[in-house]
Amino acid sequence: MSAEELDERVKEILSAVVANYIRTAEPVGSRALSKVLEVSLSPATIRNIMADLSDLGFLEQPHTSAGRVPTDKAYRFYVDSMVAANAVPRNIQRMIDTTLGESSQDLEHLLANTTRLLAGLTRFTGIVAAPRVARSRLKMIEFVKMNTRQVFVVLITQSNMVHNKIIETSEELSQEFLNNVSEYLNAHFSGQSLLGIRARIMESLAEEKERYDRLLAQVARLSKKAFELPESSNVYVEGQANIVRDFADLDTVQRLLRTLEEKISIVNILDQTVQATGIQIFIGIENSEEALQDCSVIAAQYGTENNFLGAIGVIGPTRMDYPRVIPIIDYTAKILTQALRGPLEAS
Amino acid sequence: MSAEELDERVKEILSAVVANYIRTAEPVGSRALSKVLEVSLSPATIRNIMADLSDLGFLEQPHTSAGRVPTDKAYRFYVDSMVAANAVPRNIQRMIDTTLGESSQDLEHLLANTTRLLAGLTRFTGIVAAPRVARSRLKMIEFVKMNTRQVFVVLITQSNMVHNKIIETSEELSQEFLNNVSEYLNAHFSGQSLLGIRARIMESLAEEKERYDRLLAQVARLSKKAFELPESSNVYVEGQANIVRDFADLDTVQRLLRTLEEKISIVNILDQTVQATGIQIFIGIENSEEALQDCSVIAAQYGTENNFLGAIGVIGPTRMDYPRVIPIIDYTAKILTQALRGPLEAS
DNA sequence: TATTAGCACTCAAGAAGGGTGAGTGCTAAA
DNA sequence: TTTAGCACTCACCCTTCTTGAGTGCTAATA
Repeated sequence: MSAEELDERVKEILSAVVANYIRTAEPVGSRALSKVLEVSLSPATIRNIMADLSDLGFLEQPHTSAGRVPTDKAYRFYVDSMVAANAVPRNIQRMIDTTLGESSQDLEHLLANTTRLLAGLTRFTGIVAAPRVARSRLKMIEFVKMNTRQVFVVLITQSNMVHNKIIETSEELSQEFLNNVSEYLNAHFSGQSLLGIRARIMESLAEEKERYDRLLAQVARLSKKAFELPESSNVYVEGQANIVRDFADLDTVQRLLRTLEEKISIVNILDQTVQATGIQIFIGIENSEEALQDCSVIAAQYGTENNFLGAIGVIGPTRMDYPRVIPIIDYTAKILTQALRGPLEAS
Repeated sequence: MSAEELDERVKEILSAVVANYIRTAEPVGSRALSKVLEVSLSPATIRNIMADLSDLGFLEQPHTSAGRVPTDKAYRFYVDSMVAANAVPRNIQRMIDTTLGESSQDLEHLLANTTRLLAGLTRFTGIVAAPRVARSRLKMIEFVKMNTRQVFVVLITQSNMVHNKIIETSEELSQEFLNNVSEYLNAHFSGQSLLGIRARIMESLAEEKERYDRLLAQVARLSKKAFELPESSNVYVEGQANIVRDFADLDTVQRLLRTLEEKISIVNILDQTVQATGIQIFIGIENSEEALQDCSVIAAQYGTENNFLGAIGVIGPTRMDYPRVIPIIDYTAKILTQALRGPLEAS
């Protein structure tokens, strides 16, 4: 039996149990509930209904004589039945607006501040995945000669991510030559996705091999190295101390902290949000990452629909104030998208 | 009475207590000690000596009928009386060598890997402060026109730190003009400290104001913006999960995690190492940072004596295996210095 | 005089027992 | 279908008792 087929009154009780547990973190008993509930029902009736909900897998008892605790399934019902997203309080909106507005110049600071903001507002652990370099679009590339055998390359994406590295060359190249290469690449490839550009270059590299024009080959080789970019992206994490508060079990805390230190697994978590647009919620066992199966992850992507950049989110206990947290993530993602569109359109 | 004036036998007992406590994490009793000790003394004698050591503030009793626990003062004695630094085991040396060797291309990765390495080898929390941009020396600066009013500036320091930002200009500048500026700055200032350069530019800016040469004023303004660099430096932290293992008190764990999240306080911690060359050890209350007064910090700087770059270290409980950890930090700092000198001399 | 043996004392930690209260399931009455 | 009543369960808290590791002090010993 799925949640939809439940009787209206049963639903109301289930919601009340979840809401109560989120607030108090204590198992919810029938008597306490009968006081809180809109419709007046005796504890006995509520007990009967709660027994049914236990049978259906929505509630659990820590032990026989304790109240009931929601299961992941109950949270899922609760979240799905939230009528409309709560509005974000005005003052919190302002905090988000100003924090993201101030630092929009520099992507790194912008994302770091966003992470801190999420952690501060929700009191959980904030995570932000930076845009993947390889997947974003070229704004500008520039080569600078450092010394006889080294060339410094700077690559700026349309979301103002700066990527740079030093390339070793097999022979000395003049700055003039490098300028020509830059100019050529900018003229032909700006606005295109870096992945696409790399593919194009590999093609022409194959062609060049046959014709063997020494100069063109050099250009292709240089470009190839310049566009060899890391697949994985940077990750920001903030508010890990909150985990200690939210989880009593020390083993769980350690496992979570270790997972958060492995940036790669966070990227995986946030990558799930690529699937669908809008806010994504993973409750308990719905998380594929094993260490997170006692947690809920609320995430949203930023960037426009046809230009997905990265994702933001929070990690907290399944017993999380969803009606408060979800709108915050949602709104922050929107403002972050705007902040990134700003400088992008200016160019 | 300072530690030096102690009787030889008393010192031996004190060392044994500390070593035992480091190993077992249990208060050390007189009987257990009499079994471990080289010279054979009865528990009663040892009790007398331990009582003296308690009076002198080297040992403490959690409660009357428990064994003794070393105070910060005892750890300080223990560390100071460590004859010579233990050698780093061969296999660990190799791990350090290869880890730092592989990633020496890119400073960011190099430092991130160093942090992870420290955390992994010591099983404590590893911290690394990146070189301060403002305090390092210029290798190369380059201006690139982005669009009518924006100029992108890349600045590379001699330790291969790359710093970049976007500058808004009051009027449109040609790429040719920008090239000239780059060339001028590189020719005149390369090798000098960024702080010094900034000071020089401010001076000339003041002079220029009187003469009011429009072009020169533009150059000065541009350079001024280019050399406005962040005073604080990046910090890498890894292995925070280990704190949960090492400290039983949840409040302490939370306070520590929060302190580690405030990058600025870590910079302060590591800044203390600037004072003296070589390894620095702060035990318990010796730490100025309040949250760290239950911890020991072992740190060392990297970079050459006349070109101090940054610092590395670990944070752990005062009950830390000093003879094992200290040499690891020492050796890692040395290898890191080498790894940074490599590409520096190549240029 | 320094060391040791002996002894009474202390106290954390763990086990055992009992009371309390919040909660349950079941049954029978409304 | 709902409710009242009742017996039952069990975590939690409090107290009490025991155990054992460890101490300080004193007197005997080398």
